[in-house]
Amino acid sequence: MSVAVENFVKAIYKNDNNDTNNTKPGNIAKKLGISNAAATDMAKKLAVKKLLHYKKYQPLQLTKEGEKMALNVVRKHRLWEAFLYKTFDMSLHDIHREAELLEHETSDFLANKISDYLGNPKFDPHGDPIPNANGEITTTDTSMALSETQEGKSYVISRLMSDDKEFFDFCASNGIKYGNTISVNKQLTKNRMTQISINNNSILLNEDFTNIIYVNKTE
Amino acid sequence: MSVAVENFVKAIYKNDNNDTNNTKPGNIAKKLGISNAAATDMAKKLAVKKLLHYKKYQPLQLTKEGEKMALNVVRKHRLWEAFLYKTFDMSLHDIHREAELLEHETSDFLANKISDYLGNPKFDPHGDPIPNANGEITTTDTSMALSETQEGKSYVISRLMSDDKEFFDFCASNGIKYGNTISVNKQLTKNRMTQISINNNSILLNEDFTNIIYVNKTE
DNA sequence: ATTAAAATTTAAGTATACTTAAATATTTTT
DNA sequence: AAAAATATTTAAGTATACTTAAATTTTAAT
Repeated sequence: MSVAVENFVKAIYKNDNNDTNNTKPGNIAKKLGISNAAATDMAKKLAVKKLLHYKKYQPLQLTKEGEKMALNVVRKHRLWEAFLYKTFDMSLHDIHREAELLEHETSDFLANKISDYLGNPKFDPHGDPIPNANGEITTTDTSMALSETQEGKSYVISRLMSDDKEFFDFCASNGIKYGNTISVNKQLTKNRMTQISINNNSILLNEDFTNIIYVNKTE
Repeated sequence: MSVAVENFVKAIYKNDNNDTNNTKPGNIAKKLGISNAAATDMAKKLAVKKLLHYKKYQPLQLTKEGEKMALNVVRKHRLWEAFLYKTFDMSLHDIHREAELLEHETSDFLANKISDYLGNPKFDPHGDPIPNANGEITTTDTSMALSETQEGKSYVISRLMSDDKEFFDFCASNGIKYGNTISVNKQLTKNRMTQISINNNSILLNEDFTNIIYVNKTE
């Protein structure tokens, strides 16, 4: 299947995970940087190919087959990220940018080689789960957004849900990294901001960031 | 530039190296598995883009810019081959097949990372030279085809010029590998065959193989 | 030097993946 | 509940990269 098709089903899969009813043609078009008309067009074509269910004016829903394709692309993306991060010590943003291209030109054979080489990891360097060769995500996610955490408690960063270079640059220069521990000092509910401590530095984060930084309670 | 364009200039570059006057649209079409008409079509378009010189019924000739593009793709191809061979211990045919896809989706940035990681190698696992980041091939080739060698002498295998799975499988199961030493026992000139010894085994090769196995004299 | 064979080119047409503009339906606001 | 705003769909059109079929040119054979 083509790059355009792979990106289309991937976009639906990801938008669906974030927020249901977020998979209308317009949402997907925005994500992919194409016109709404192009998204509707593609949706109709993929419905014929049984990759998704299409009903006028309704959100797009992947079929089993469509989801399988999306998970296969996501698997390759996250394996590449993990591999490039480990092997070449590239930044979170750089690995994302390269994986975005490589994911479409990677055979299942090579994906499995990469996975074996890495010891079949369950998470990529952003903390996103890596589907296995059958497209299954077996790990249960107990993490919460930083915006949902309690004052005075400590948490371990488990996921950085973003594609954005500025965000990753900010994270890199502030020690916000998968596996690191942070303390929540204040939840400024009214202003939707959170004050945290990390590496003895105090940082104030607004909701743009506290909604995409996921953490787990410390044991 | 698109995958089709990259493959087109690469095909001209490679055919030109093998045999001049081997770059007519028909030759390129055959190599790429497209119709002659499609090749002519593409040639005209790329002439407008100043990637090659096109004159009706004449061989296609890359411009400086076209050659630069070809060398950049070749560089990425051979770097991937070297990298996959080393990292995942894949066969000569497998690395070629994967590199054929990855070469088009690899940034210059990543190519340089791979090159550095490998210690900026000058040859890939087939013995093909790897152009540097400026598209230069600095190594001088003193090798000759196995068909040109002298009876009774020993040689070191320096290059396996093929894309063919059957050939690589044959090589793998007979110890014919970049860097290995072979002795030439007999040149059966009349039948265009060569009898060699490798690892204490005697093998008879016909010209299909002796023309694509390149060797260097032993010091 | 003709003729036959082969290759190249031209012409017309197709599929994919888009675009913009207009029409239609849905959602939100008042 | 009607009007306004927004989103979706339809329609028409474009660029890329092909295809087959026919016309033309070149190359090879006699």
